[in-house]
Amino acid sequence: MALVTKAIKGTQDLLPADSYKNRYVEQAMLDIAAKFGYKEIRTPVFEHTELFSRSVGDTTDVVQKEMYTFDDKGGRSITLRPEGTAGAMRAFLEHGLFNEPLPQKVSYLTSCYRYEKPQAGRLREFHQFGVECLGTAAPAADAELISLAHSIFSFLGVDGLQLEINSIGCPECRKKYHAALHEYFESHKDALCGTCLDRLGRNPMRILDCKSPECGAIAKDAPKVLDYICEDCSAHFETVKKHLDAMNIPYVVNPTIVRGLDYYTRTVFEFVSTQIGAQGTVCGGGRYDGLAEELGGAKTPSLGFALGIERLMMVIQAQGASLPEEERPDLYIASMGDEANIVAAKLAASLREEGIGVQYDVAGRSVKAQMKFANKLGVRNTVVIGDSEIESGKVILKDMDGGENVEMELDGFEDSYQSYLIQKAVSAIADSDVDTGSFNITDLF
RNA sequence: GUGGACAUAGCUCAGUUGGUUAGAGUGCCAGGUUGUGGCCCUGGAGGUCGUGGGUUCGACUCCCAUUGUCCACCCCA
Repeated sequence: MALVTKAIKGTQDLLPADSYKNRYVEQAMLDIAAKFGYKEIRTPVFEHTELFSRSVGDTTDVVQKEMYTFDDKGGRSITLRPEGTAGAMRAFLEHGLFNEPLPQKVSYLTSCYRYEKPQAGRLREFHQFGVECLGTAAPAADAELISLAHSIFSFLGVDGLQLEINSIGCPECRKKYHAALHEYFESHKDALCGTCLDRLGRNPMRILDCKSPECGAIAKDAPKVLDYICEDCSAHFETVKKHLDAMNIPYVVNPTIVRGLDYYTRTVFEFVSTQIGAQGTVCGGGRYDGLAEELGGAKTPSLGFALGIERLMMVIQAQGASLPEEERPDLYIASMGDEANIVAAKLAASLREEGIGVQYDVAGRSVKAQMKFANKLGVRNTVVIGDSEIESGKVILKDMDGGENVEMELDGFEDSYQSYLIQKAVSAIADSDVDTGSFNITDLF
């Protein structure tokens, strides 16, 4: 078929066969974050361009070449959000949430847009789950934030992610470090690759994780950030690590991790996978103590992380981590004949009001075709209604998984069917091996 | 933005040194006697061979361009 258009480059459709998985994962993340005190915030997909150029940083790749920016009909420069932190911070400042008890903890699930060349784990429209903890400078908050991400991964059964942490210091210590780095690499200028020569001017820290062996060799002896951060930053980092140790969260200190967004200060971290290709960072974040002021607000030390939904789903897929099965419809009502068709519709309507998932024939097919269809839907039970059932007032409830069939009165079928479901559920619980020894209280909720 | 690989039914793929009506499996729809799923059998629908040029008597096959996909660089979630 020659379609008029297809989905835009770098965008994806999430089809019915898969959407329930995302829904489950997303709901789990919001729920876990809620237990840490995070409440959902929703901000617009687009913002004034200035918000991002100020917060993410004018010189970053994201702002310089990856933003979807356009003028609206009123002549305003608008940008589709490339990340979630800026909007959350803007809303926090604009609505005076700093007058609420601090820290304010917010979570969000959003689509983000970056004009990049698509590859594995990199899309032009992608989705992030993010949290921001606004208004605390204490290192305990850094560790708690990291532990939230850790909890999410372990709840979802994702393992094999490596947590890498680093401190890039405050603006003062970073300035000193940049100067030292610059001086060091300047003296090895001749041996650096082309991209690193470019990086030398813009962001010398980037040279540290260059893939070329020559640059890597030079970088090995380069000054280390952790030797340059001030006493306060260093003490902060030490406390963060102590908290992580106490919570049994494994990590490695990776002095080369650098966030590419300007607003980061002090603690930065990534959860990295080696199973999903070159774009292995599933979750990245850190502290951004200067962002509020950069946007014209009062000093509000804060921190947060963003987690790439598509990348997380890739890891789950790669590991074969088990997610719950999709919920099956309860009942399919097959019918034949004008009168029975109407009875089926009526019955479905009242069962649905009771919260039961019911489907019936809306395609005018034969009973056999309806049964086949019901089978493909994966329904638990079917019932066939025709002239003889209407005449006799009795129907046979068929268990599609091979269980016993049950005869029921057509009159009052709704009630009989409900008690049938309850009975089944009760005996299923009775038959199951519930290990009361390792009973988990959270199973109750 | 740079580089590499690829592009044939909804999906996964065949298609022989360019040769006449382009195939399979799977999925979809319908049948296999009167009203009942899964297995099996039969039939049907579905492709301007990504698009546009070129070479040739003739192109799915060769050449060029273009678009898209995948992968990597870069960057990031």
